[in-house]
Formats: sequence, structure tokens, C-alpha cells
Amino acid sequence: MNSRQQELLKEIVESYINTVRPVGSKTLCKKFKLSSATIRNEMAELEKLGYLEKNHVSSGRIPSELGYKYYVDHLMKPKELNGEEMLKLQTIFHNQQLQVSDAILECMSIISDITNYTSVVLGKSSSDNMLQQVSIIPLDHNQIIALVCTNKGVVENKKFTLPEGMYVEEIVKTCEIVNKMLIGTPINQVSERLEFEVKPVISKTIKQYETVYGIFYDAFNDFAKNSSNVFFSGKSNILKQPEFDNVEEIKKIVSKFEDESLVRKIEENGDGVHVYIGEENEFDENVTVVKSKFHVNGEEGTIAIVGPKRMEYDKVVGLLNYISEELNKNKENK
Amino acid sequence: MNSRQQELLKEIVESYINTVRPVGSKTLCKKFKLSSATIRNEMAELEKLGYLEKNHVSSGRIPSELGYKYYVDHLMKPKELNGEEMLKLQTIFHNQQLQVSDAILECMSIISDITNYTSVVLGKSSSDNMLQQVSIIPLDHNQIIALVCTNKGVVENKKFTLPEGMYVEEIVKTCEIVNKMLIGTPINQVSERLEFEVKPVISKTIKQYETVYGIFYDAFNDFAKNSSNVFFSGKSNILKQPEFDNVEEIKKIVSKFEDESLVRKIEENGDGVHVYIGEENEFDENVTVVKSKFHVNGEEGTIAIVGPKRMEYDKVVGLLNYISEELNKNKENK
DNA sequence: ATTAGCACTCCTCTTTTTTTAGTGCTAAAC
DNA sequence: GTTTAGCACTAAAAAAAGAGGAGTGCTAAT
Repeated sequence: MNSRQQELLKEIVESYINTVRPVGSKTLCKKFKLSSATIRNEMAELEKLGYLEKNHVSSGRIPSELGYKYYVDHLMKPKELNGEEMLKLQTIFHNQQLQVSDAILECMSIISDITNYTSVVLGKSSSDNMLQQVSIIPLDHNQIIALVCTNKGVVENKKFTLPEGMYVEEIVKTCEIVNKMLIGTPINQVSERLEFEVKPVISKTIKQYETVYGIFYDAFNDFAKNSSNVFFSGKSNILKQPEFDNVEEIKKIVSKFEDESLVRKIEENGDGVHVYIGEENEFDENVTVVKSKFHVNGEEGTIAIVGPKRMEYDKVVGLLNYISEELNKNKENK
Repeated sequence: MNSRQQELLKEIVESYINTVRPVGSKTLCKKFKLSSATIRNEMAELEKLGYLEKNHVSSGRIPSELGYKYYVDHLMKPKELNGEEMLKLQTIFHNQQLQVSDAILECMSIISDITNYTSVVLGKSSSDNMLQQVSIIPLDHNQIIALVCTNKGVVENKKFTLPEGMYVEEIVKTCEIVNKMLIGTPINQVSERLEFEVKPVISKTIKQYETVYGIFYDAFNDFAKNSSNVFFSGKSNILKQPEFDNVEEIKKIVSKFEDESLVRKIEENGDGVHVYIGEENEFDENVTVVKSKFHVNGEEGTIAIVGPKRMEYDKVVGLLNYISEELNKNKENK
């Protein structure tokens, strides 16, 4: 691809991103000071190379996925944030009061506001968490709270009402045993070890050990369920995009956002900000997902932006670059 | 309205609910053994009374909101659940392991499965909760968890990383003071009393009292934010309804479900199961909301079903009747 | 009170026509 | 050997025209 073709491709991609209209040769004449015929020849060439597509024989060109990809990798320059956007984000990052998880949630809402796309945050799934501590907090004569914490800093609580004749002491004693035996166990194996290692032990010393066992079992089970946290902001933003203009398409995408196991596939493994266009992402072939892993102060996960393939890549990549840098910078402070 | 008109209205409503087609006079001939002309006269009368509507001069009739309302109030009989549905729900209610809140969530998912509408649960907002207890659980040398509990049984936790040179003892001491002074305070007034009553006290005995104050302030603040919980199940079910067949309508309803302050308006105040048709509900004029308050073992809120105005009222009301009775029955047990 | 009959209306579906924005190709011009 | 003007050709989108049908309201007869 020669440099004129590159400039042409850049212009076509950007024009299509802005106008959502297939780009014809005439539109490009003025900008390039060439006749439409010349442009047409170059466009035909770019199509042969796979960077452009036509809807039908006499329509203008739209970028192919390859075209977008080339644009992202070689032609665009991530945009700097403007002052207002920067300020909003700084306010979050410099607020020492905010816990990391809250800061991330605030970020999401700003992302979806300034991009008008949907942002998604995936908390790390439970399998990497190891049990750090279980605590039992008595509330009143027959209510207790079980508090489960992991080494990654995730905490969950669950309230239990004790049956008649059951004493808190029994539970506290069991709690100590559980802590002694299970600390460091990956959270998804805790239930198993609880049954096969702890249960035999407490069966000798605890009177109503079946019930007590049930309480701990429930607490851990609940943890496993809740720690698969997925957050959204601006879920309906994607529907504002003009490409989602038919009922079936909209229903499809809305249902996909409802399907947690599918959304989980957005999780990123590599480092840095990555762009997955159309077929490249596992979520939906009509969208682009831009994502970045974050890990701050024990908590980790993926922050992603989901928008149309016709996405303002320069803006989105610039924004996510900035955010993930800031998140890592603050790693120690918080 | 005479009894023939009532029967006619019932038939029209039910036919429209099932077929989504405006009902013409011919359709009703066979069932009523009357000529189409007679039916037409009666229908004209029902329209004059406001129970029926026409899309245009030569279309069949569809029920007006008033028509639906009359149907719900006077003509329909709530349907009994069938064996399978009953069984599914019983399994939940008889599972003593389940916490109330979990049981309700399970219910929602069953509701949206068997009705194909959307179900919504609103937890009671914090204003009715009073502080019952704050606990501080040390995790390691510089991390603690603050646990806030209310008399309504709501519990939240928040993790803090202590700055250098701050001792857990200081926080525990403050915690005791907070407990002594603030227990019983409505949760939305806690922050205020913390500032004006507790802060002056601890400023004398606690070294870094500003930071300590900040921790408690954050914990309570977080509580206020999180206790406004809203849950959905089958959010996209409503899109399956054939009335949502145009892009604008779909986008509108999807955005509305995103707007928490709007969804909160679904909250029910009265007792029993209520039906709000179209303009009657504050959520959206094109849907019906059927709701019921629940309060079980300290936790309370609203459980609602959102569907098209052309809703299977007999099924939905029957279902929600059953569920809210069961929830109240189990009030003491859990 | 009920019904048959008829004129009329408006929607829906299909077909036809027109307009438009673009292409590819050829041959001339620079 | 690029570049450009010119022209035939396409497919879509928009507008217009027509056919059919479902249903109504009204009148007059049963």
C-alpha cells in the first residue's frame, strides 16, 4: 500500500466513522485535489487488498474489518483527553477517600458519558482468590454474620439466624478451626475441603455440627456466587448508534449483555490496551471491544469499552490508555 | 354495562391478549350466537363507554386502558398455578438454607421464566433502617474491615487500608464510642450525628481523629449508596412482546430500565397485589406493572412484574398473589 | 331487539416508476 | 504512464399507483 492509499484509507475510515455513510469518490476529490476517476482507481485497489468493502455494485465504500484494523495499527494517533475530561478523571484519581473499586466504577460512568459507548468492568473471577480469613460477628442472641475475606481483598458477608438451642460459641470455635485448616485454600476448593477435612474434625467436638457445617458451607457458596462481579455503565448507549437500527439486531445485542457467561469472555489476559474488531472479539461480530487489564492493590480485572465497529478509535484508545496508566500509577498509593 | 356487554368485553380483552390482533365483530359471532351487526352495536356502545378503542375507522377494536382495568377488577379470575410452577416455587420456599434475599432472587428468575415478562425487586431504601451495630474486623497489620448492620437486617462491609502509623486500637476504641452513641439512629442521619456529636468526643481521646472519622464517614456513606438495591430478571423479556416492534419504542424502554431513579418509582406502598395499567404507572405508559410489597424478617421491598398492557393478567396476578402470600407466611420461620 | 345488506374507509401488500448516488471502463489529455 | 472526462450501467431508496381485504356504520326489513 503506497502512502497515497494510506491517506485515502485514513480519510475513508474517519469519514465513515463520522457520517455513517458509505464514502464515494466525489467526496474525496476536494480533499485530495484529484479527479474522482483517480480516486476510484485507488479505491478499487484498496478493495482488492481487502481494506474496503462495498454494499452493492454502485454504493460507496465502507472500511472492512481489516481496514479498521490497519487504521488502528498504523494510521490513527490516540487522542489526548481534553481539559474537561481530564479534570473529571483527575478528581476521581486524586480522591484519597475512594476505594479502588469505587474509583473504577466512577471511571466507567465517565467513560460511557464521554464516549457514548458502553463500558464494562469484570472483576477477577473467584478461582484466583485464596481464603484469607473467616470471621463470625454476633449480632444479637440468635443472629450472626459470617465474613469471608480473600488475599485479593474481596470481602463478602452473609447473615444467619441461628436455630433454637444453638450457641454462638460453637460457631466461633468452628470458625477458629476453619481458619486454622483452610487459610490459603483457593476459594473454589474451600467447599470441598470443608466437607472432607473440616467436617470430620468438628463432628467430634461440636454438638450440632451438621447445622454449623451448613452455615459455613453456605457462606462460602455465596461467596463463589457473588465474586463473579460484572459491572456496566451506559448499557443502552450502544443502541444509540445508528447501525443498531433494526429490531432484531437490537434484541440480539440486548440479550447478549444479559448473558453473563458471554460477557465474561470479554476478560483480557495480555497487558496494555487492546482493540478487538468485529469477528476478532468473542462477544459479538458487529461490535468492537477495547480493553485493558488492571490490577490495583490486590484487586484485578478488566475494563472494557464496547461500541460499534465504526468506533472513534482515537478517542477511545486515548482514554483507555490514560485510565489504565492512572490506575497502575495509583497501585501503591491506595 | 349489562352482562352481555361484560361477557363481550371479557372475550375481546382475552382474545386481544392472546392474538395481538384487533378484534372484529365476525370473530365473536360464533361464540355468542349473534349476528355481527348486533355485536357491532354492542361494541359501539362499549366504545362510547370508554372500554374499547379503534386504531382507525375500519379496524377491529382493542381494549382501552379503562377496558383492561375493568377486566382486571371485575371480569378475570386469578389463575391457579399449575403443578410444575407450584413445585418450582415450593422448592425455593421450603429450602431452609436459603436466606430470604436469595429466595426472592430465585423467585424473580422463576417469575420471568414462566411469565416471559420482566421482574423487578426493589430493596427498601435506607431511610427506614436504623443503625444496629458497627464492627471493626482487623485483617492484617494495615487492613481492616468495617461492618455496618441495621435493625432491618441489612449488612454492608467496606475494606480500608490504614495509613502508616495508625493503630487498629484507635479505630476499635472509636468503634465502641460510635456504637454507644449512635445505635438506633436512622441510617440517613448517622453521618450528621457522626460529625456533630461523635467527632468532638473522639477529638479528645484519639490521636489521628480526622482520619479515623473519615473511615467511619466513608463506611456509612457507602452504606447509604449500596442499600438502594434494585434487581432485575428477564430484563430483555419485554422486548419479546410483539408490541415492541419498532426501534424507537425498544430504545426507550431499554433506557428506562437503565434509569435507576425511574425504576425506583415502581416501589409499592399499599398492601396486597396491585395492577397499574399504562398511564396509571409512573414507569412507562405502554406497560403494565403488577406489584406487591413484601417484608420478611426485617428485609422489605417491592416485587414487581413489568409486561405489556396486553398482559396475561390472570396468570400474573395469580402468581404474584401466591408468591406474596408465601413470602409473608415464611416471615417468622426464617 | 336483531339482522341482512350495502356503501364506505383505511390499512396492507404488491407492483411500477422515478430518482439518485455511485460504480467500472474506455479513450483522450497531460 | 498517470490522470481525467465521459458514458453506460447498477442497485437502492423513495415515491406513486393499484388491488384486496377486513371491518365499520347506517338503513331498512324481519
